[in-house]
Amino acid sequence: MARQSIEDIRKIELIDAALAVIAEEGHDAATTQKIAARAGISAGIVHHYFGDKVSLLQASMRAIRKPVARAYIENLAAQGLTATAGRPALEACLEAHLSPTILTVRRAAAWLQFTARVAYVPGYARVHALVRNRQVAALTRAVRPLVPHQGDAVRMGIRLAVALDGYWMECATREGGLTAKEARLAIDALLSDSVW
Amino acid sequence: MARQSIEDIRKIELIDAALAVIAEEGHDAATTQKIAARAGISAGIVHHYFGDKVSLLQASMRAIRKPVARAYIENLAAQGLTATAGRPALEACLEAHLSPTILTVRRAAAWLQFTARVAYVPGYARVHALVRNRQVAALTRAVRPLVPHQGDAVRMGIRLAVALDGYWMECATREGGLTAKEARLAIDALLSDSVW
DNA sequence: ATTTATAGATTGAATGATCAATCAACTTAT
DNA sequence: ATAAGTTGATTGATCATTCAATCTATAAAT
Repeated sequence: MARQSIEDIRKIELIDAALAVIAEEGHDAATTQKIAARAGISAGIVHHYFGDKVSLLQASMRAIRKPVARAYIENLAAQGLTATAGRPALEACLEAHLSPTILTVRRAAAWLQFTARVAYVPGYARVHALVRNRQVAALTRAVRPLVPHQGDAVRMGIRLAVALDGYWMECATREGGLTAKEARLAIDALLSDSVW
Repeated sequence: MARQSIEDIRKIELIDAALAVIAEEGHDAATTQKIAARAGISAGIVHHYFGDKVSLLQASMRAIRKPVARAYIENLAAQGLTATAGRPALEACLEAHLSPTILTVRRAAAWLQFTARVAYVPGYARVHALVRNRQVAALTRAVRPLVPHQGDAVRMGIRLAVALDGYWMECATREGGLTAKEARLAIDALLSDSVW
């Protein structure tokens, strides 16, 4: 690992603090003052390194989803897979979204804060669209060999993405009310071939 | 219909204006000034009739869900049903949540604004919990005769509620990207008996 | 080795804008 | 004449952002 510059360290500290404050008190309460205080530094630093508040929060959005992408890759590697199509790849992708180490209340709560503002903050919309497109693409690719018609793959990819979003939101609003196992069962039902 | 008092009229005007502003510009931008201006009245009226801002917005939350409950009842009546259990009742409930006249971008967008703040605004949490409990109860009741074991009914009720929430959120964040028909297909897949 | 120069890092007060809520004054209807 | 409805200025608080000033670390120069 390359030595981190002060700038990299401060940015990470601010991102961590931003996510903590947003998850605990909500996006509305996440002022630059509060975020900086949480990170143990002055409020001016936010603008020194990020320029403005939205840029910090865009970086925070990416930080939320990074572990999902990493888990997907790790899950593939753990199975010795190189292919990103087929059942095992789909399994790896779903697990990356629902594993209890990834889908935490904190992460889900913070992500919901941003998702709700996508229609009103262009900066959030850009990051959200990027994440969503990659997610649907991965699911569609994985599912393609499993469905009879080409068009079905995209529809199923979106369907799975919506279901995953639903469980992320559920996790954010009802702590402990739902197990990862039940989420997996519900999503497996979606994959039931009775509807093709 | 009983004659409406001025108070009732003003309250409805403010609720409509609040939902319009929230859906169009987001909850953060929905100031009392802006809401009152949208309703064509003074800002002071909000506090005269609702006491504070949160109370107005709680009433707005209930107004969002009212048409869903009404549609459910109407759908039951249209089929000449009195029973709220079984396939036809389930059909009536799902349709009430997904019909294009009910699930509009505007309604879904406003609902998402409130849902995202449930963990941080106690007043919102109360209304949200009430709505959610009724929703899960209706789904569970409808599904009970269709599942082999008692416990499965509640699990399936929650599963359906999560799926419906997912499609409401999808509707709020991706206009036109998803048809009601596709949503119904996905939810029908959830009901596939292959998983019981 | 010590001093000096320079750039980067950090602070916190100041600015200007915005907000919910209050309230005294005014208008309308009964 | 009384009550209900309505207004909009005011208050006190909070916010993102700016900025001048201070601090720190590294490297060049002596």
